[in-house]
Amino acid sequence: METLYSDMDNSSCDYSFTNTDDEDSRSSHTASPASSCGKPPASPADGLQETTAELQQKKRRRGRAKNQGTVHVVKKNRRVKANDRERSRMHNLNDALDSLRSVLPAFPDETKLTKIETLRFAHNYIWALSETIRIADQRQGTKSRDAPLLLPGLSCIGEAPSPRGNSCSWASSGSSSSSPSYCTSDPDSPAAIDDFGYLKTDVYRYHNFVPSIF
DNA sequence: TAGGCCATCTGGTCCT
DNA sequence: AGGACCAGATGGCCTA
Repeated sequence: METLYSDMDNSSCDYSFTNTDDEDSRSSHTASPASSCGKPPASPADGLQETTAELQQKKRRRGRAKNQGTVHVVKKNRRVKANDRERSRMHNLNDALDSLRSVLPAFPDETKLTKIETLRFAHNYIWALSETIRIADQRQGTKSRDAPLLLPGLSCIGEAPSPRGNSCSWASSGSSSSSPSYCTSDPDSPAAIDDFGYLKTDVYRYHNFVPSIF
């Protein structure tokens, strides 16, 4: 017979801060969540010396808090374990996204790309690199090898992807933002190429590197 | 204060 | 049966 429960026991206790009522959900972000895990609560002094890892963990403890009323007929342990797996799965996914961000060129304002921006940017960055290779191959048949391989306006293209933090000379309009307006041209579309076989300068602007691909 | 982004929980479905 | 994956729901944080 399946057990009935209305609360989580935090047996996993790593990042979870499931609560039994709204009051707990309100206080969970101010009180040390670790206290519910049997760990000593952080002192105010400790709070001043929070490590980045702790801050990251605290940040990860956000989220769905109201558990009351969602009394489900499931096996408690199975659910807790499933939550732990799901949490770590999402952490792995986020780590992979961070790795992807780290190999994408950095922008002057160091604005962290959102998840969707990261995916779109990566998609177009790969496309731009592919175009660079393609154009270089075309030139190889007609011109000397001394011809610059770098596409105009994007000095990082043609080199190994530089880690974020290494500044790249983007032909940026300086209007990068966390919510860029996307260009309408699809990366697969040759419309982005001008008559001379060069990618139009605007293509290299940040906004245009994060076009809608959906 | 509204909207965007995010983390987490949750139940369903698919796969091994 | 149990784990992986997915999408919806929920609520916190941040910014314009």
